[in-house]
Formats: sequence, C-alpha cells, structure tokens
Amino acid sequence: MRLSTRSHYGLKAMFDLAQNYGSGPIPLKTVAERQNLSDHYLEQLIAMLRKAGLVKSVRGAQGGYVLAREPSAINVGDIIRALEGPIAPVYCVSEKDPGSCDEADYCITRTVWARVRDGFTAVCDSISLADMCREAKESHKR
Amino acid sequence: MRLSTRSHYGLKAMFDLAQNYGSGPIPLKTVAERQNLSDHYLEQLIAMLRKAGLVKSVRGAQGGYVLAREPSAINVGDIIRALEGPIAPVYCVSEKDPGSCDEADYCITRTVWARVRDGFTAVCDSISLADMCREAKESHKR
DNA sequence: GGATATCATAGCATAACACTCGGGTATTGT
DNA sequence: ACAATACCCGAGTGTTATGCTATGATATCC
Repeated sequence: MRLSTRSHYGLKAMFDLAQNYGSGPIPLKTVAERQNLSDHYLEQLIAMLRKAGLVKSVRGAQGGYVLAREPSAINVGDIIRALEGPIAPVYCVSEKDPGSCDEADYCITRTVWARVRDGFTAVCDSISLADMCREAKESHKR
Repeated sequence: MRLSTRSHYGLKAMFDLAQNYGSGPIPLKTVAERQNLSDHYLEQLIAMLRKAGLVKSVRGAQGGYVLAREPSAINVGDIIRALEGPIAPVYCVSEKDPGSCDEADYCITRTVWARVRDGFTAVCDSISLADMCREAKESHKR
C-alpha cells in the first residue's frame, strides 16, 4: 500500500499553512523553503488543493495562499482525496463510482476491500489540521 | 490510495485455495479459470506467495498448490505484504526499514502517516481466509 | 515416456510519477 | 507608468512500476 508523494508533500504544505493560519496569505515559495520542497512542483499540488476548495489564493505582490476553512474543518482525508482522487484499495470499491464489476453481488473479496477502505478512511477523516497543530505545540514543549 | 491488482488477484486466488482446503493440491489453471484471471500472470503472483511461505507447491502431474497453513492462520495483511512489500503510506513510515528521514524526530506529518498505516494494518490483519469462507457460506444461504 | 504441472527468466507496451521549463496574468508599492 | 512580486497554466521528460505475454526448463505421476 502506498500513497504518492503528492499526499506527502501536500500534507506538509497544508500543515504549514495551518500553523500560519491568521497571518494573512503565505507565498508558496516560503512554504516550499520551510518544508524543503520543490516550489515548482508544489505549485501543481496546491493548484489541485485550490480546485478542491481547500485553499484560497491571493494574487499579486504580498499575495499567497490561505486555508479556505479553519484548520479544524480540514482533515487528512480531504487532502488525500484532493491529491490522489477517490480512495479505493482496488477499483471495484472506489468511493466514487463503485466500478462496474459483474461479480459485485456475490464477490467476497469485494466486501473485504470495502472494509479495508473504511478502516483507512476512518483514520484519515478523524485527523484534522488543528489536531496536528495541537500535537506540534505539545511536542515542542518537551 | 491504491493497491495494485496483485493484491486483488492474489486474494482471490488465496480465497479459492482456502475454499478448497483439504482436497489436496489445486492446479493453478483451475484457480485461474474459476477466478477469471490470466493463468500466466497468476503464476508470477503465486510464486511470490510461495516465497513468502503462504502456499506450498506440489510439482508434477496431479500437482498444484495448497495453503501452507490453516485458513484461520492466514490473513489479508499477510497476502498484501507478500505481494506489495512492506506496508507504508509514505516511505518514511515503512513497516520494514523506517526510512532515513532527518526530520523524523520532530516531523508531525510523520506521526500522522504512522497512524494511517496502523489503521490500515489493523483491518488487514484482523481478517483471515477462514473469516472469508465463513462469510461466503452465510451469504450463500440467502 | 508422455502428460501434467510447477519453476524461472526475459521482454514489452502502457501509464503514472515526480519533476523541470517557459511562459502568462494579476496585484501592489513607488 | 512600471517594476517587482506572486499566482496561473500547459507542455515536455526521464524514470519506475504495472500488467501482462512468451518461451523454455524441470519435476512427478501413470
């Protein structure tokens, strides 16, 4: 099981924006430098996040990106879905468009994959950016 | 999030062997036909399962494959690991060889991926082939 | 010894991934 | 006005994984 680096980088970037939430728009270059990512590549990723309605952009000088909602209202699952598409361990149990499998009715393996998917999404949807910020604060104390 | 078809096909094949557990070795061609898979490709997959110690082979005429252990002692996680390698949403939290990330100590996103991984493995390791056989029997009643 | 199987390796077309590059457009401050 | 800043967009590219197919060798049973 593997996610692409899109999720990896995307979560880093979103976490960065969450930690700076309230300080106005943050230029992408700043995020890329802080998180040690290629800024050109990150641009493509943030475009996906913008189209998914997770971030808002402010163009021009002193512009940048801001979270579209409060950190507590954005969770890891949102980010993964925006960057990797609907969550599906195998195509026939895709979140979106269940996939047309003629064995769907009686296929036992299918129900297994559905449970695997649900276990995965349960975790992803239970962790918000706000949770991560809180955790970061606590780990910094020590 | 996506698994390759290896897991998809592999689970189907292993489930087939589980349902025929106790009837001696099953030739791969039979499994492939029943599960509607390319037998040549399945051969490669079962080789991986054999090397992982999940199935035993009997060569020659009247030969075939048998589960190496009882269906209750083989779970979905075993099969996925055999076919896809160690489970890791992102490289830095791989089950095997955690990956050398210099940010590992303080990286918050890393702890998130670890939780995602654990949620995933918890489900996979909780479903055995025996469970699937039982489920199949019950759904057949109806 | 022939039929039936597993075993092993190589090859190959397609697609996804992880970028880079080169521009264009909007906004701000001077 | 104009330059600097920063978002926006599409095309191109090397690498890797995927999902096969094909060919042949080896072992075992009857």
